[in-house]
Amino acid sequence: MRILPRSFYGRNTKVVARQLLGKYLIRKIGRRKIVGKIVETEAYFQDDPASHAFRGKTERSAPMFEHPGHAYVYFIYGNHYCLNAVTEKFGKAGAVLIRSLEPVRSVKSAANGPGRLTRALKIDKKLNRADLTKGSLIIAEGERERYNIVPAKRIGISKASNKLYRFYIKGNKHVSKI
DNA sequence: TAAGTGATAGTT
DNA sequence: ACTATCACTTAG
Repeated sequence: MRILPRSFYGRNTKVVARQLLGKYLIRKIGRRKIVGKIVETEAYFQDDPASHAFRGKTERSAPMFEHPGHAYVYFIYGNHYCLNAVTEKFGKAGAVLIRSLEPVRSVKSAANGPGRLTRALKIDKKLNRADLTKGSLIIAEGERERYNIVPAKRIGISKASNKLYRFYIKGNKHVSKI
C-alpha cells in the first residue's frame, strides 16, 4: 500500500479531484481499518463563489489555506460532516470534497454521499486538519485501472452551479444519487 | 417534495 | 444579539 505523498495534493485542485478517483480512503480505528475506493469528488477553488474560501480565510475555512494533504472537515445542515482533501500550494486555498466511496473493507453503511461517507467512516471535526499522509485517516494508491471520468455539475450549491467541477467514475454504482 | 438540524458568517 | 444560509439526508 503506497500512501499518496504531499506533492500529490499540492497541485491544481481540478487535477487532484480527477486523480483522487480510484484511490483508497483508509480510516484506522484501533486495529480496525475501514477502506473504500473514491468514486466521486468535487473541486472547490479560492476564487470560486461556491467555495468556503471565496470570502477569504475564516475560522472554518482556514484549513483550505494551509498545507496540502490535510483533511478539511466541516459540519453542515445541523446533521452532517463533510470530508475534503486540502489542495494547492501553501497560501493558496483549494479543496476536494470526497463525495462517495465504493466499499472495499469493513464499510458498515452506505458511503454514497458526503454525509453518509463520514458517518460510515466515523469522521467528525476531530479529524479536521488531520494529515492524510500518516495517521488514522490516509489516502493510498489504487489499482492500475483505467476509468472513464465524467465531469458534472456540483451538487447542493447555489452559486457557480454551471461549472463542471464534479467528477465521478463512469458507470460506478456507488456514485451519489441526485 | 419538504422538513429538520445547528454551526457559521455577516449584519445590527 | 439576530438572522439567513448552508459543498445534506431522510421521510413521505
